[in-house]
Amino acid sequence: MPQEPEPLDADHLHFWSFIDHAVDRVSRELPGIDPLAMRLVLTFHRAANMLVYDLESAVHRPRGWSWPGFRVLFAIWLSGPVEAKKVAELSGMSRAAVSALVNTLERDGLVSKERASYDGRAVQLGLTEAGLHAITTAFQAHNAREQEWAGALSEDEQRTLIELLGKLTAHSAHFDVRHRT
Amino acid sequence: MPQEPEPLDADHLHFWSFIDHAVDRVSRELPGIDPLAMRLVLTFHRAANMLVYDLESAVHRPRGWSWPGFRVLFAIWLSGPVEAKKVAELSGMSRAAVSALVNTLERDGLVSKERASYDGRAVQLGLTEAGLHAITTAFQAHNAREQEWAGALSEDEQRTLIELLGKLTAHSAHFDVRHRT
DNA sequence: CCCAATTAATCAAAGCATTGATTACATGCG
DNA sequence: CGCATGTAATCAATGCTTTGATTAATTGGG
Repeated sequence: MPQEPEPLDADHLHFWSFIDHAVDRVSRELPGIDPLAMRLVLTFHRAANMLVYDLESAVHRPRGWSWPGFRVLFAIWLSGPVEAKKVAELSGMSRAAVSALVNTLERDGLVSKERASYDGRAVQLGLTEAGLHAITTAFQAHNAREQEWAGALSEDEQRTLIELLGKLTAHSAHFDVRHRT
Repeated sequence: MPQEPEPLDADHLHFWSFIDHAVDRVSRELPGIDPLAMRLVLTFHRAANMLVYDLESAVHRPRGWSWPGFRVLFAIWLSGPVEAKKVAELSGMSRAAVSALVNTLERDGLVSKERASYDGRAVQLGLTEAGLHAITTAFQAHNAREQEWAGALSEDEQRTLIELLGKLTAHSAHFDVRHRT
């Protein structure tokens, strides 16, 4: 049988102790596991999930938008008028995702879309008046929430964290990391 | 008009310089912005996106599964037989998400589901033989990829990063962070 | 004992994401 | 010039996730 029933044991587990339990047990049971790398990714992923959920539900959904939509507006704001392809590159999304998001943003009157004069395939994206107002207003609320999160760390710790995350992303170029096309 | 057209300017922007450009310009244009908090969240979110995309496309999709499915299997493996509610808590997902994922995992023969004898509402989840094999095999591939990522940092740096991320999530309890129910 | 309130799970509708195919346009070699 | 190749955007199918409503079972106060 695949498992011994031990429901009472599971009751002692909770959100905060799960990572400890997982690292202990897996590194005892499976060969070739690096417990530190395991703990790093579990901790990282959990923190990222919490941050994304919080910003999404505390800042963006109450305004009737989404963080992905905000990211597209943000990229256009800082680089527009701009081609959809570049928005995808800057925001780290796929072209199809940008295309879908721009449809809803255009429907809501925040983004203007027109074919490029110099290339019949390309689409030029820009903000409308409403879009400009939306992104500047939303950004300030977004950053206020970012400041709450950053308040967990001293300035030095924040710089250290940024530096370590930068090393992580820079290193990924060395082992043919998969990336969106 | 909302924007000055400056398409040539945008051409100089790319994935790696976008954060610098964004922080510079936004902190000059908007009042009350904390540039360090902004840079921290942008860097964090970008790194998390790259990690998630890479593990998903390099490890899980080639096996015909997803990282969310893997997370559910992982939680059941370490705590099962277990109620769906606890799986949601341990994996940081909503109950509805667990319910949907368990349906596909059960359809694929990896998870067994039965009503709890002691509570007619609850569902007990366990791994099948195939599920146990799937999670142990997939976990080793997953951890091998985690080791690639962690290889960007020394052991001390990895511990520092884990500690800083831990501070971030621990602090979030102090400002009524939104969390899944 | 009974009914109101709570709780576990699921369903329904909507949004965002993926990959792979398709359409339309641009480019350049022969 | 003309056609093969490449590129930008979109579409189609599928999957994960959310919120809010619904169903079913348990619990507890009067």
